Amino acid sequence: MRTDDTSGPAEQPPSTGQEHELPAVVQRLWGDTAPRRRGPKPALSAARIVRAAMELADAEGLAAVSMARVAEAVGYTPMALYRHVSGKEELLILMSDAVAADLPEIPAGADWRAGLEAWTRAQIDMALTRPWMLDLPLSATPPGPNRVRWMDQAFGVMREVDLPADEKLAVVGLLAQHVLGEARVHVETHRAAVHKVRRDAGLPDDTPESELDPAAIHAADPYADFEVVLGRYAGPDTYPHIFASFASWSGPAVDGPGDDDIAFGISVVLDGLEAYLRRRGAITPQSS
Amino acid sequence: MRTDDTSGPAEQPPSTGQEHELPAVVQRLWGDTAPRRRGPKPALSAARIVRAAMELADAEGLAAVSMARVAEAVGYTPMALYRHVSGKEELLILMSDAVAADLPEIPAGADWRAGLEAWTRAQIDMALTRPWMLDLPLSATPPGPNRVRWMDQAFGVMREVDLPADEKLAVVGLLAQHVLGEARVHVETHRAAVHKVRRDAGLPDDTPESELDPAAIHAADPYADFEVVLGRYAGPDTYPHIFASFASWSGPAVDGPGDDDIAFGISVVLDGLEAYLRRRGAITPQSS
DNA sequence: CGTTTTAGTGTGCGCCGTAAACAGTATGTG
DNA sequence: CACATACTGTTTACGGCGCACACTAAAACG
Repeated sequence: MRTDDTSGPAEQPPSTGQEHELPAVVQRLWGDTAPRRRGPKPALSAARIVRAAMELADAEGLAAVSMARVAEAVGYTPMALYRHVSGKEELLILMSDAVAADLPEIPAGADWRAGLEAWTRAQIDMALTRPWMLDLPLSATPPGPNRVRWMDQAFGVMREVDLPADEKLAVVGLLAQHVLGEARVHVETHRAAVHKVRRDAGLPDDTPESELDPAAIHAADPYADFEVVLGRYAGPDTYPHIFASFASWSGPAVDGPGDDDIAFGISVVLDGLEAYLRRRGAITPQSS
Repeated sequence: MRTDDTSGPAEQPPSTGQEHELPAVVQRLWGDTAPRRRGPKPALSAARIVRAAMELADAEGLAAVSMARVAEAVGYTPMALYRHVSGKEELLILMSDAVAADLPEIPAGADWRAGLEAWTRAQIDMALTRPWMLDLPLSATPPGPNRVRWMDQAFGVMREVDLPADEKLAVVGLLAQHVLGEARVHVETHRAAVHKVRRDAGLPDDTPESELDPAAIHAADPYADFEVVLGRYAGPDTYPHIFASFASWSGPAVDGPGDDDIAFGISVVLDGLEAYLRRRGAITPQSS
């Protein structure tokens, strides 16, 4: 994280045409690379490195993505990576944009609400397919071309919503935020279940999930743990309201929830957004 | 030691003391420690370790919390910590509960909506005060006494909402999820601003924020970066809808947003929840 | 051609989390 | 009382991490 090229005050020589030189990460993100003039042709490339890193993350999780492992995967020395990527942080940033390469298909005739729902679900699905996405420390991540494409798609869905650009941005931001939250809850619940199954089976913590009984994972209920813990350590005097609420509870409803907790969150947020849009006069009253 | 008791339903034999031994982390979380009978009195304690770790995180961020640094802070060898905490993971789990020690005050007369809003805001404020909270890898974290206290408070606020316990749990979960998302956005925006100021000033990346110009940080506008990047690399042909929306945009509204983006998210979610509660007949029509 | 720029390698440093063997101390029990 | 036992904190060491730095080899320019 040293690597700050300039010694002294960061002053760019005002030499060439483009003033203001964007940060190197941003340039790399947008494929803005100066053409090479001398030296051996590069055999490696940032794209290949990123692809290898993603395959590693898919297979073994983000923790397995170390510079050494990635280098091994592409068949080079660890230090070779640094010719194409400024460091691990940049590699992760490139991954976080590359993961958003595929745009979802959204039905052409969808109105704003159906469109945004499809958009949100697609993004949640993507996160569940590549859970390591949620482990990326995405702080201070500049926007890359793929993420912006998703944004553009959302703006397209809201084509007929009469709202200033910055408010549309806030709407998209809120949905994106919900996506991450929802996905995180699911992924973490799943991980907890896997963890528990491993523990119960007495297997080491690095046993890959593929060697575990899927049925057992599915059956591992985090709420049951919660109840056990409360039962052991707490009582109505310590947590009166929780106990009161659960005392008058007849058990889970007959219609199993299944994936519907995702639907719950989305519908609440969209209902809230609809109220907001109506209040702002951004949609016609009969819309949706 | 852990028979694989998958056979048979989860039935609690009404037998003697504790069967079923909860995981050590959970026991430690709830202060369930067997009394010591022999050996020297411990000079260290898990509580002291956790406190030191939190002070370190407050001062220098979660990345500064290493076993060595924490040990140094409490004045012991790194390995001494392992007598009180099973490893770093457990330390982080203890921190994540300890951080929720202080309950917010919620006005007594508040109805469900005002109450939940206060609850949510308090939690967002807490996260902004201790941003490292969001860096905790909270996967598979069992609930601790402090977090459950927050939950109980939320259940208390919803005292008069007529909803089954599991649905109330879903409501609390949705709000908690929103809290994390909202806080994360703010913290990351802030970090990006700090990062940018440091870069522009040519300072090394590990310069503490306290040595930076607060005004410059406040002025660093992430949206401006966004516009610059789009202006440089993209055009109406690549992202038609975004450009269309921003083309017919008159600039930010006069009434500055200030902290109101927090209000936006909360109001949307609460509006959505209100619609949900009404649909379920959980609140009286004139309520709120 | 020599010069210069670049791609990938080899070595090594300082940090990390933690396993294992150990010394010292308080509490059992005879 | 002495001794066994259980417990705390230390020492030492290991493998892994990200990455700085000095190097060799290769391609393109003058």
